[in-house]
Amino acid sequence: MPKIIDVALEAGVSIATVSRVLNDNEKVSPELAERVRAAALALGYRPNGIARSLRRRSSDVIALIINDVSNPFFTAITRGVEDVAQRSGYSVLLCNTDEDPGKEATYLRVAEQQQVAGIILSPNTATSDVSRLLDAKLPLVVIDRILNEPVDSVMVHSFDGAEEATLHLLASGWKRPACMTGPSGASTASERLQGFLKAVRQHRDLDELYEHAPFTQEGGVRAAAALLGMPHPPDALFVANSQMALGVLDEVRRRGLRVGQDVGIITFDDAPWAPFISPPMSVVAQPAYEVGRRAAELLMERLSSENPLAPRAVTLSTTLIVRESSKRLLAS
Amino acid sequence: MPKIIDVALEAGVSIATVSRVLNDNEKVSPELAERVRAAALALGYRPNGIARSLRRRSSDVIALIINDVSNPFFTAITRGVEDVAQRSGYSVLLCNTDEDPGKEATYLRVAEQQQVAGIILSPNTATSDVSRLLDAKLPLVVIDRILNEPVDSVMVHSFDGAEEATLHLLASGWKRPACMTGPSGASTASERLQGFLKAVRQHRDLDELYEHAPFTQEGGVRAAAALLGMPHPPDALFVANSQMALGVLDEVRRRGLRVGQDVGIITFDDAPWAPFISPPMSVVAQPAYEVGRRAAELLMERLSSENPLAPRAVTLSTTLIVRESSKRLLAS
DNA sequence: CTGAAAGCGCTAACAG
DNA sequence: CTGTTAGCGCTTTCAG
Repeated sequence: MPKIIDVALEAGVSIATVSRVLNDNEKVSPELAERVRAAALALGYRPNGIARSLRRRSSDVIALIINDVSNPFFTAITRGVEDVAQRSGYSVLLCNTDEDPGKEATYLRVAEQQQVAGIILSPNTATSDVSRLLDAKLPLVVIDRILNEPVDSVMVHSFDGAEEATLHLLASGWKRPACMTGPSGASTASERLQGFLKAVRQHRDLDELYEHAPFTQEGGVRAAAALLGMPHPPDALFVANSQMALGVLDEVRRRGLRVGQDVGIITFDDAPWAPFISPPMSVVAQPAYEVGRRAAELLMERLSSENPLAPRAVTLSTTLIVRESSKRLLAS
Repeated sequence: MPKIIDVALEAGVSIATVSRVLNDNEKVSPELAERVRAAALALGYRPNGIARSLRRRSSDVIALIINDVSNPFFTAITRGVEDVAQRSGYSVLLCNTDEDPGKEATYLRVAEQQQVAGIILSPNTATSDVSRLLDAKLPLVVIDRILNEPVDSVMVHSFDGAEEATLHLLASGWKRPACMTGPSGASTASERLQGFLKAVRQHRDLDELYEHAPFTQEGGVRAAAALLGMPHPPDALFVANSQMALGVLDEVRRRGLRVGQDVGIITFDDAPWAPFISPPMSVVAQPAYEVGRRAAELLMERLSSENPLAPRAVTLSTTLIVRESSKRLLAS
């Protein structure tokens, strides 16, 4: 691999000049610049990003740390982040924590050590440790889940979406709704539960039925099994994410229940498959792409601003999309 | 941020000793080691990975470059890669090219410049340019799609899977199958088409119906519209990936066609939603997790071996999973 | 406008 | 076993 000195020799200039034309920030005479460019091309020179980062103490790479790559919600966020990052000349490195605090810590460390320019993080829990990043003044924006630190954030109104969904279930004629939500450490899980409970409490004589489980398909079957196996089971389910919903469908089918007749279902997140299952799934859609886009924009602003900005918080709204699974068909 | 010299001062030793205990490769007296560890802890010292990489000329990070994060096939691969990489102490940086050759080139460059230890790449086309990586002797393993270079690879028998699926369609009583496949530059797309054609040619008087389109939901609707809009349309569809299948479902529904009666469908990739749509989707399952696992294993071997290894190629088999969408119900 | 030189923080010979 | 020292490849003062 040719290094900067090789280019300098080839072009008959100093390495400082090569560096200048390659970063085109300072004034270099056109002819010298041309010679340098020709030399670089001829040698197939590529700047060593590591050396550059070491010297500059930062790179043009940002890290996006998410909880689950296989969740369409997060992949949509990823697209949003990538689109704006790319436009600003940044590459995004995606890190998947798999809801594992250990992996989260590892990736946070890797990101710090690799001197990324900034981080967009979907924290495992509100107490995930980002103190080192804060100490290092590393630009950070938190998404999806609340973090107990004063940092930029872009969230979604989970509480309102959950309340709306539950009210919709009740308005559709279901009499005994239950909530299946994620692990209690995740703010999204608890907000969705609280929104559900608020709706339930607006009606008299309703039991407060709910179950916590991992935000996965497997978590969905477990929670559904627990709820549907009760002596007096619910007749409608508000599910906190689309992966769990797939598990619920599995369990519901295993028990021979018919969605729309024996049980009503509505879930958070408008997955690509939602319109195609039987019956089509009613959902609370989150503006996932937008979450990613806004987060990346906040980060870019922070990266290009000299003075420290005060933390900003943006919260987006959900959209209720009623399809069939939440409607109540009277059995014939 | 404290640096190695700070730790050395605090512990009253030289920076070399600090480096040694932190990398615990050489012999250091237990008491000194203990003093160093204590000092590092007290100062909250974190090694600067960039400086280390610059010096070592390599890092403990590998890059996984895939075509589409929102495709469950690739996310399953990702899990496989992560599991084995983590076990060997490597972090994996995921890069999403979105089927865009420009993004692919960018990420290849970033990976090279960031001095990743190795790369697992799902190339856009067989002619993606990896010459720089080869020149730099950067360990590379290619997955999913063929690349015209002698490198490690782990592939899936797309051809056989496609033939088997098509034969199944024919055996189920469908009379006029068509193939919807990806862009012709992708080897998976052409292999699946060829497998389909081989099956078709085993029967007399069958037209060779097929359509190329992007490997996306949108691509699926376009190809389905083209095929189903023909004067003499096909009565069965072999779809080359699960994202396209969602688009097909959309278009089929729009035309008021009933899957299983008016049209039979089978698709590559066993997406999580496949069992839950209506009717349940028959698929050719790919061992995606395994692809990732094997690829990472090949890479790890190459990373830990001094001498250059000859390129190895592993090819895994698909599994036909017959559900309902491919069965032919005679209209009542 | 251009070059010389000083490091960025760390590892790896090489001595002792 | 431990310390000294020379860079890894690049950017950035500081002179000229």
